Amino acid sequence: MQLTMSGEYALRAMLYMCSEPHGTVFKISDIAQKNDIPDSFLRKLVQQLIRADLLKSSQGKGGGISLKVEAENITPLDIIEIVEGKIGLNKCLIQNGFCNRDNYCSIHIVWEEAQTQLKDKLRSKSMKELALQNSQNLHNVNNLF
Amino acid sequence: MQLTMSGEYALRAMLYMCSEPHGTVFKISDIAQKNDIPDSFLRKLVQQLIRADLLKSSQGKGGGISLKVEAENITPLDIIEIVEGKIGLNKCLIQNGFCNRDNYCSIHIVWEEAQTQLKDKLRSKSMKELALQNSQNLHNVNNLF
DNA sequence: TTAAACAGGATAAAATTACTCCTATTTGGT
DNA sequence: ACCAAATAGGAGTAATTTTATCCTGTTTAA
Repeated sequence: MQLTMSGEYALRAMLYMCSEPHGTVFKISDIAQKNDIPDSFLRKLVQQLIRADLLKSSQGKGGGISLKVEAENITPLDIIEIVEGKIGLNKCLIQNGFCNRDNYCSIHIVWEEAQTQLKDKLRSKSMKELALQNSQNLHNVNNLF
Repeated sequence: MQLTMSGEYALRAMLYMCSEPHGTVFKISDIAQKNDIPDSFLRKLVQQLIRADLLKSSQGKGGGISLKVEAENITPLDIIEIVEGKIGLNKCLIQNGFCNRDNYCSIHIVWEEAQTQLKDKLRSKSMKELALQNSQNLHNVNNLF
């Protein structure tokens, strides 16, 4: 019942990219280094984010990756579901027929509500908002010393 | 980001026990059979529930297991956390120092809120309530035919 | 032509999950 | 005393998932 490293890394990378103006081009190795993400692992995650049309890339010298969608229109939920698959708190919520109790199971409903609530929370703020808040927090922390 | 079979099985078993009057003694093999749970696996889960003082057991012929705590005072969250460990949606919420961004990370807060909300939902109904609702649902389903 | 960048497939190591098995130990009944 | 029925608990194992790494392309600017 926990975010995997894929989700963690993807969020870090995307938050980093969403902190810069739209259109900025990043090198994967740079993002990896600045966010403590294994380089080759991040490449795989980036591939998924590109296939999902959240990022775009250009190859060759001077190439790199950049946001395809505006940061205002990306949520943590989007990112997580791309690299980890759709959120499903309980198997019976995604695998139809997993459990023959679906019809009457009172716990099923609890999971359904919990999941709706979780997904709502994870899309309640855009990556842009989160990136802005992040730099503001960072600014405050630095000014303490 | 999903309940494991341990959690699933433990919930099934407990819901089954909470449907009967307090004090009822059950055989593990019976619970396993009636709820599609591998017998030897359930034994391990029961051991954990006993150590956590949710169940008690008596050995020997005529022995078995029974609720130690009243079903009104047990929540799904209790059960899940016993067999799966404390819920931690993100590593940084349980492993202090996992990520050096804690101070300022805006996503950390999202996870914190999401987790609080999830835990609240998972303890919003007692196993007694859920068991009652279950038998009522079952009754309705049967009466359709 | 070369060096810098991403693309993608295969594979491997580590961790976790989902079990099983075997040997106690306890207890009621004969 | 003995047996059968029940849980106790440790060890081990198979399957799956996670967390990567590596290697061989392909693209492109200079």
